[in-house]
Amino acid sequence: MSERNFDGLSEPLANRVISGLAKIGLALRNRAWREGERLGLTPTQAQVLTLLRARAPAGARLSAVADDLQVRAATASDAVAALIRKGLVEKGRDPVDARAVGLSLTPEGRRTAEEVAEWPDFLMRAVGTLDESEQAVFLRGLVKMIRELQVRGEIPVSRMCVACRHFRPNVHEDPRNPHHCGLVDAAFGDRHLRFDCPEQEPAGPEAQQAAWERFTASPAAPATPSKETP
Amino acid sequence: MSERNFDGLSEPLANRVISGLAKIGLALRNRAWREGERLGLTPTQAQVLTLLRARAPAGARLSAVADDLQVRAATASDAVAALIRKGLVEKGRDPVDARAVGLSLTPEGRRTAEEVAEWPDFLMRAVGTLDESEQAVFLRGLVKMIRELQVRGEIPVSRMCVACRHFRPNVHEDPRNPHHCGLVDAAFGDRHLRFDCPEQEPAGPEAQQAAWERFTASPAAPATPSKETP
DNA sequence: ACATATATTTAGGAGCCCTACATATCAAGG
DNA sequence: CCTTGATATGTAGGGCTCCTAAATATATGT
Repeated sequence: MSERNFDGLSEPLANRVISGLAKIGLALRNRAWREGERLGLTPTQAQVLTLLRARAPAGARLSAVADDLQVRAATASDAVAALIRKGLVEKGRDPVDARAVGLSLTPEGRRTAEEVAEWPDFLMRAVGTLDESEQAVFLRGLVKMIRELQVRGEIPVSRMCVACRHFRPNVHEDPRNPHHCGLVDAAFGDRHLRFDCPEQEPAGPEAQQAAWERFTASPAAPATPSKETP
Repeated sequence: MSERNFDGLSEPLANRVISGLAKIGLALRNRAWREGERLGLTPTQAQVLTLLRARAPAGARLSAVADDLQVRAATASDAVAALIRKGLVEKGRDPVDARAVGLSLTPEGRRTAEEVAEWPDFLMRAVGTLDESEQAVFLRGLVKMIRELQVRGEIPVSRMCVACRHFRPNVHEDPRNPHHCGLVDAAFGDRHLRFDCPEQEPAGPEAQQAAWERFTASPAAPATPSKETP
C-alpha cells in the first residue's frame, strides 16, 4: 500500500541542511540592514566594529579586517573610511611596520559596537527553542563544518578551540565535560567550544590533526559513553 | 585543584551557536560574490534566479521576490531590471491583475540558474563531515529555529513540511521514519524535512499548532537512545 | 642599492539597499 | 459611473558594497 521510499525521491539530506543555513544567513544579513539604519551603519561596517571589539584592546590591521570579512583590501579600506568619517574608528601607524595601519575603536565606537552585539538577539530566542543537548549537538556540527571549511581554505581560519595548543579532547570521564583546556586548566564539553577565543594559540599541524581525530572519535555529546576503556 | 566551572565563565551556549551560523552565512554570501563574477551575477541576482527556478513554471510576482529576499520592492525591481538587461528573466503582465508582473526565466536564465544551484557544493563537503544522524539532528534544529522565526514574523514564511496540511508527525513506529506525508502517502523522518516543498499547502493555525506539538514532543531522531534500550 | 613583495589607498564602475515619490490598477461604496 | 483607499510596481537620489587596476610607501633579500 503506502510504503514508498522517501530516501529515493528526495535530494541529499545535505541539500536541505544547506538551504536551512542559507535561510538563516539571509535573515542575519537583512536584520543587519534594518537594525543598522537606526545607528547609521551598514552590515559590513557593523562587522568591522564587531571585529575590532573582539580584538580590543590590541586592535587589528586593515588587512586582518579584510581577511576576516572575506573581502578585498580595497573594500575593507572603504568601510573603514566610512567608520572614520563617523568617528567610530581611529587609525594609527603600526610601530613595527610603517606600511600597516592599526585600527581601534573610539569611545563612541565602543558604545556602538556594544549595541551591535545585541542584534542577533532575535536569533537567541530561536536557538532557545532547542533544548540544551540539541544545542550542544548543533554547535558540535557547526564546529565540524567550519573546521572543514578552514582546512580546505574555503574560509579564513579563526581562533577555534579545536585548533588550539591548549585543547585536549576526550581526556575526562565525565561525559558532559570530556575535554580540557590547558590554559585555564578546566574541563569542558562540546557546548563550550568557541570559534573565536581571544586566548587561542594555534597548535602545530600534526598536533592539530591528532587532537581532531581524538575529538571526532567519540560520537556526540553526553549521548553515548565511549567504547574504549583506558 | 583544577575544577573550575566553564559554564560559569562562558557566555550562553546560544551565543556560540549564533556566531557559528554567522560565519557560515558570511561564507555563503562571499562565495556568491566570487562565483558570481564568472557569470556576471551578484548575490542578489543569483537569489532571484534561484527563486524563479524553484517556482517554475508558474513564475513569481515581483512582490513575491521582494518578500522572499527580505528586501523592499524597489530593491527587487532593481535586481530584476538588471537580470532583464542580461536576458535571463522575462516579465509579462499577470492576466488576473494588470498591476502585477509575472517573472519567469528565459531559456538562458534557466541554464544560468542551474549553474547557480551548484554554488553551495563547497558546503556540501563540510556538511558531509557530519554523519547521517548528526545531519538529521542538525536539520531538525534548523527546522525548529526557522519555524520559530517564522512564527514570530522575523522572516517570511516558507513552504515548510511542518506547516503543511499533509504533515502528520510521529504516527509510525519506525523511529527512522515516524512521520507521514499525506500527499505522497509515504512515511518519512526528520532527515527528509523540507523548507521549500513545491507541493506544500499551509494547514490552518490550530492544525499547525497541534502538529507542531506532536512533532516536538518526541526528543530527536534515532540519535539518542540514551534511556531506552530496544 | 635594486628588484620584488607587502600594506594600503585611490579611481572607476555595476549593483545593493534604502526612503520618497510617482503611476497604474483594483476593490468598494455611493 | 466615479471617488477613495489600498496594492503593485517603477523612478530618482544617496551612501555603501564589492570588484579590478593602478599608484604609493615601506619592507626584505641579494
